[in-house]
Amino acid sequence: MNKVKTARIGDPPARKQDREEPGSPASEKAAKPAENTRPQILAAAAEEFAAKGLAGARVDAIAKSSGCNKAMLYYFFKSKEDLYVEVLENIYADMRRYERDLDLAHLKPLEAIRRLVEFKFDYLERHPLLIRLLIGENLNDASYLKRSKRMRSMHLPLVHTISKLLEAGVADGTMRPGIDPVQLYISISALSYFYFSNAATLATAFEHDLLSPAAKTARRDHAVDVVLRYLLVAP
Amino acid sequence: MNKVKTARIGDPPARKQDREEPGSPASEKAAKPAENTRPQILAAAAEEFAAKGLAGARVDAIAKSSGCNKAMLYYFFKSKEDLYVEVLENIYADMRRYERDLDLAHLKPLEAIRRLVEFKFDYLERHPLLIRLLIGENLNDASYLKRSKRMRSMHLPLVHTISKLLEAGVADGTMRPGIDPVQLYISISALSYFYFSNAATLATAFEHDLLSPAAKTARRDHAVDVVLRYLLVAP
Amino acid sequence: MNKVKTARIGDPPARKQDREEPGSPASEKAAKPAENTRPQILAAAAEEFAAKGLAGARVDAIAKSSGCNKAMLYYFFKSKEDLYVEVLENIYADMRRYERDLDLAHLKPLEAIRRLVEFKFDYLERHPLLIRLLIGENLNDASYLKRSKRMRSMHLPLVHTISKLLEAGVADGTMRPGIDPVQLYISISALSYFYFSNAATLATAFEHDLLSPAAKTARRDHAVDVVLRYLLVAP
Amino acid sequence: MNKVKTARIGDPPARKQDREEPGSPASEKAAKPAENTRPQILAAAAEEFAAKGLAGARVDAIAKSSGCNKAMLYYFFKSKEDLYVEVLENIYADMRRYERDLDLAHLKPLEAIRRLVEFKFDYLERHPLLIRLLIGENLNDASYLKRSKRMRSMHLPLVHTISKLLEAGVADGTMRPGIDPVQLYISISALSYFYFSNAATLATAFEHDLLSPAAKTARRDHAVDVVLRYLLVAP
DNA sequence: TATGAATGAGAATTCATTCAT
DNA sequence: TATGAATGAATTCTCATTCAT
Repeated sequence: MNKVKTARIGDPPARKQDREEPGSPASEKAAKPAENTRPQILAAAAEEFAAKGLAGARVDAIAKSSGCNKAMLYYFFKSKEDLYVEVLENIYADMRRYERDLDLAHLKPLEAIRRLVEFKFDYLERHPLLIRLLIGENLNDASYLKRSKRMRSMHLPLVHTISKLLEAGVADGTMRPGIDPVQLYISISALSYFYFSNAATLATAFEHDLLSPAAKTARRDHAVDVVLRYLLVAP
Repeated sequence: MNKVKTARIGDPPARKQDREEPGSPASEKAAKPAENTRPQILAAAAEEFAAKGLAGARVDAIAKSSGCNKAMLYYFFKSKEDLYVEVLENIYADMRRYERDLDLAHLKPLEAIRRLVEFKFDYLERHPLLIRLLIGENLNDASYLKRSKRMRSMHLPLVHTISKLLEAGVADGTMRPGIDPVQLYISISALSYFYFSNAATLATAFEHDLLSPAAKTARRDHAVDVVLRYLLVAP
Repeated sequence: MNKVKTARIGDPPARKQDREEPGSPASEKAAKPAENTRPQILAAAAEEFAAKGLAGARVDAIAKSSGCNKAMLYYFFKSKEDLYVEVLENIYADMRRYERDLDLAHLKPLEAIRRLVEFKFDYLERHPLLIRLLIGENLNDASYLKRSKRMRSMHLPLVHTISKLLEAGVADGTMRPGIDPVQLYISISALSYFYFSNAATLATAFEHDLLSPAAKTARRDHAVDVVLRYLLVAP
Repeated sequence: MNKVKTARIGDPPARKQDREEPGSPASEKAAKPAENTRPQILAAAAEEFAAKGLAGARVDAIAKSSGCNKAMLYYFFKSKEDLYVEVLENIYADMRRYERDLDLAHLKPLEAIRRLVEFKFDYLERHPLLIRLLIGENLNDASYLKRSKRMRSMHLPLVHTISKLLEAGVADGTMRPGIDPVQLYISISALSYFYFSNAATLATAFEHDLLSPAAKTARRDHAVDVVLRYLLVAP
């Protein structure tokens, strides 16, 4: 069961620019900055909501770290909750888009699943904000996610892909039949997500640093291993 | 790979009694009112902190639902945070005690691991407060857990047990060698924990109810399956 | 030892204006409401802290009497204590400035000291808030005064002036040598300060009103008399 | 003007005994301790009120430092204020008794006044609680002192003594005529009291320690000097 | 758009006092 | 007398939101 070093994917979160570039082309007395304010607020809000959750986040803190003032925040967003929902939607939509665009069709089934596990791990590793927002949203019983229209049926395309891969794997004799694609998808997520989401509490139990590069590599390999062995035809 | 219906373990959290039971055997003059107040506050606090997290929890709500005065809360506990830590410690210590008392030594290695996975699933299923407190505490970067002296080296005994089981399994020819017990422990936890911790967000993706008895049974079986197949000698 | 009626100095503390003067020259739209709020809070706080001390003062009372919202108080000042310190600093700095600006150099030494005693008495008489804040701060062991950077070496310039006057008095033969300027400064303060600071308890002992104009004049003359006689060449 | 080393007077404040002397005669299950509780509370209360003033004092703190519980405090005293008044009355009455018992009649007038100044200084030095209670009470506008029946006309006997001494001094040619005994009494108090009451704020201005033995001796001598020079026949 | 100031409804915590035993 | 528990009314401070300019 040899490991393939897959290119790690995931777009880095856009970061707020430093304001006040004296010689910038944004001349004529702040003609442009308006265009940046909204994204800056969103970026700052993502950090704050990820760090503290909805209840723990402070509008003041978001305003300050976004480099603008609170009133602007209410100019662009109706309320703290609305801002939260937009942050959530954006980061969630990114993940959806990413999952939808995964091109696994040209790979052999087993290899495709391996890639999927690796991609999942890598994506979560690269998007700590996503993890923390999901932690927070689960504490909220997903009430804001449920409320949003933009994010219906997120995982389904991927589950469909998995179904097809399982069928193909059975067909080419590399995988056992009878595997539930939803359970598999949940397990693939679980094996990576839990590692990052509960890194803090796990760290209190296991002394060694779970987030060192070596530890992460080991975990990634393990996750792949667990999933692939689950699929192989029985011994 | 047949399923064994294991007795589900885990003591339900003691719940606050309604006060003022007129015909109670506690005879005249309410025999020691003080003895109950502290536990009642703890129970109410566990519910509130589990429901809302530390930041979202309201001291007022805890006082009211514990049936006592807000000031009592500060009489027994120094602050909201201290109360939170004590709740966390208690529920965490319960889990530790439970894990420590798991008696797997008399079982065959493979059977022992199966039991362990089942126990883990069952315990989490029976202790939704624990799950939610852990969700919240991971949002807090486990800062309160870290601060507590009472909960050093929680999981380690279990990891040690797993090590022994892996060795025994290799010895009796049922398991493959080279498995990392810490990774295994994390995966066992992940496969069950994630299912409950992220039930809310998963539910937005998959229509069918994840928490129906049938769904839970299916998940439990799946988790056992994933783990045991990971251990078996290679195909 | 004839008495000179010195002009009484000391600027009365600026008092909060009543808000909403309909026909004010501040024309349409209340020309910069913000500019007044902070000073108004400081003025109200000075009254409250002077009346009750730090511990006895009520933030609510300050907010109400300043005519603004309680939250404004925390908008401009970090805490009740910080507000207290700023009040203290302002009133203390006023006194320092006043002492520094006393121009005694052009007077003959004995006359200069007389003026100094009179000025001291008059200043304390005109600044009951100062007295009460000092009473309170001494009850606090001056802990807030010590904490403030703004008020290092307050009295020292005046002590230096006194030294010079004593030297000049010895030189022109009107004063005896060997007088400690610090002791003298403390005594000058004591003779006036105590009269005002302990007026309340003294009044329980001596029936007649200590704060009537006649009583104050008598006390002022007495203080001058005590100090000057202390300086004169021995009988 | 030579200094006489007068014996320093003033009874040390009675201090709370350590509780729980195992082999104490207070056998038969706490038969005696009752006798001590009340004074212990008073002693603890004196410390607390002196340290923090009425508003800043905490009933909890008094109970704890008195070694008993809050309910006892309310058993012996009706309220925090009543306890405060009793503390005040006791310490005030001590001073009154002390002043009344000063035997100056057998001394020559000038010597008697010197003794009086020294006694005053020494008494205040030895009774820091008295000073602090007076500071606090002046912050309260002496409202509790006024309310108390026990402490009418406290200073008057001493003023009467001073009058007699002034008359005698004029008669024997050592003192000038025309001195107001009330002003003199206030000045004698002021010169010592202010030094102790404002030691904290003065210390922020003058670096050197005002409460070192040397500094206190110097101040005491100075106070005597100021008063006596005021009385002597003019140069 | 942008901003500093303003606001009212809460939220945590404190505190003098009383109760039950 | 003595005590631990209980209480309600403050009290300080916070926070999301809005206003005026």
